Amino acid sequence: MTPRYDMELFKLKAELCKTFSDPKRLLIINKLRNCEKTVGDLARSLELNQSVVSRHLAILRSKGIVQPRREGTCVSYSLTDPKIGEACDLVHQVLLSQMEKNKEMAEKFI
Amino acid sequence: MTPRYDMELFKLKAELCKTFSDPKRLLIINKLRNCEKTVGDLARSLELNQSVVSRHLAILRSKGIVQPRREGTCVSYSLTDPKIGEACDLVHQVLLSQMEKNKEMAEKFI
DNA sequence: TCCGAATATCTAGATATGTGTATATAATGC
DNA sequence: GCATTATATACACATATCTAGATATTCGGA
Repeated sequence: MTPRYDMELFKLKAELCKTFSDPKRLLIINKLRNCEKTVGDLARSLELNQSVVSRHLAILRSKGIVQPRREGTCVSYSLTDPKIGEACDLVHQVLLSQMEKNKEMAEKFI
Repeated sequence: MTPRYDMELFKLKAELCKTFSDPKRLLIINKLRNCEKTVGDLARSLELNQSVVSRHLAILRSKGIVQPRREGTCVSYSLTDPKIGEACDLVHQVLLSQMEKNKEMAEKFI
């Protein structure tokens, strides 16, 4: 009872979620929330290898999450849509809600 | 400039996202939005192997996304929080927004 | 055109994830 | 206790993902 087109839609959604399922990518997105940053800026401020940052940016770029802007030898990245920042906020909320729930659960057994 | 506790928080967020990054898990969550379902129900309606459904439910259970309720030999699962359904809606919206953007982008080159 | 700086990509290896098959566990009725 | 049904898990294998390090590419300036 699950037509193939349904499965295809859910595959797309899953892929989108997968894009957000790496802590370093989330850190990068967080850094880009207010202003664009160069690859080097990100690597330095997050204390990550340059190739790691570049690779994650490539993944985010391929999914349309960030966009590059070249300026000389530097490439600055920014979020393509403020909604992405909001989505991260929701993840934050759900996480808090879960932690709260776990806390309640824990208290039940004290 | 990224304290360890920050990294830990983002790891948790990433894990939460990872939980939603499998199409079959999203299908299962979708099925559970309105009413609880047994493992067998899900396997039949989604045309998935029983062990596959059971394993995905175990993952969702371990992350506090679904909760089991035993009734005889059957185990019915339901979402622990309606917010989870809403989160899926947001994923849907972001996906649509992305598709819209891709469409605009495509039109620019026609 | 050659050099250096910034970024992107390639490679190999470690780890993680998802699957089907088979088996284990749990609950029920006899 | 035994058989049956429903669910959970173990195992083996294939595939995907992430990383560091090396190399390639791109750009601006001498």
